[in-house]
Amino acid sequence: MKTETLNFFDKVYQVARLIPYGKVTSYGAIATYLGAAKSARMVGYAMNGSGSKDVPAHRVVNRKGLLTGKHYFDGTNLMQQLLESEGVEVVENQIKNLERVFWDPSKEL
DNA sequence: CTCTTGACTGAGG
DNA sequence: GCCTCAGCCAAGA
Repeated sequence: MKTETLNFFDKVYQVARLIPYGKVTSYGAIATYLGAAKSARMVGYAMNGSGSKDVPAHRVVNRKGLLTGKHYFDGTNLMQQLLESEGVEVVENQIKNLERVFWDPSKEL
């Protein structure tokens, strides 16, 4: 038994775990790597279940480097704290030097 | 089955 | 550079 949609979610978790320390990526980058560039929203949607997974969702942001999902962690600055703890500069929920810490799975893998 | 919402992105003004 | 609109796919009511 196999569900393609479920497989997509699973792939998202796999890629998210592959994100190196001190690096971040975008939903679209993951979606594109999975061959579903138009399903970037699904990546974020999949992250909804990341709470029960070992997925470093704090390393996944939108293409602007904005921590859109910080509200889903605890509603405070936990997500930002985690990123800063890895050496990523974050100000006002937005990542600084995004180009420097950006990690593209379709290029790195 | 239909409608709404959503951790997105690209294009246009 | 910022704001708005449309497209995209999946899940919940």
